[in-house]
Amino acid sequence: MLLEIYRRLYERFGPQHWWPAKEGPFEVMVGAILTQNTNWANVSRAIENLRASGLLDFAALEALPPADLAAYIRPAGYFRVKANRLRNLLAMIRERFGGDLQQLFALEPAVMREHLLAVSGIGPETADSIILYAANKPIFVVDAYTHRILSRHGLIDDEADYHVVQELFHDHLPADVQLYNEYHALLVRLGKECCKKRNPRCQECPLKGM
DNA sequence: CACCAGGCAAGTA
DNA sequence: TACTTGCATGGT
Repeated sequence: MLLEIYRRLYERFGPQHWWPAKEGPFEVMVGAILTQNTNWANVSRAIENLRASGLLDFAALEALPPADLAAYIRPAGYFRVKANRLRNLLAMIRERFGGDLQQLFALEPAVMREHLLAVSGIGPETADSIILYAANKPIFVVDAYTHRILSRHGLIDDEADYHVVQELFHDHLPADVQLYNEYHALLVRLGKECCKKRNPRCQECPLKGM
């Protein structure tokens, strides 16, 4: 079932090229926090601000005063909150891994997840986004779109929590990074394009009849 | 004008 | 434990 859904989404929308990571995993990790409850166009502006000043780099970002960081990421919204969250993450990586991102990314996904969740400002979705899109480990990312699409099509209960939904994917799909990457991106695409909040019955839904 | 966007933590009872 | 509220910009 889940593979069939993927097949239909891919056929309809094609590859989504999520997080090509111009600047590498560090940029992806930053983006994962900036995109919390925010559209990507705004996040993209914030990231370009950082890039333009050569701040997409662990040491450079760490050395930046919090108020300055907030100013750079302003377009992403919640900028004071997110500046703190980014700093919390950098502090964890500094304290636990000597500031070496690769040490964090080399851990088993479950262990990496615990370290990330211990950071104030990183919840399940942000942690999993970092693990999948920055560290390239097969963890499925569940977001608001995933939840809405699956519940609307009767595959999960409306109140199903994050872990239950994630297990559904882990149990019924091969643990493949590229598959998880593309699948999550396709679900977001479907949610924007068709399975919207105010559009309970999309006529041209690629999942029609499932 | 209202509503939405690739959440999360802190406050309240 | 179970709700509610704050955080904020920019597009539709």
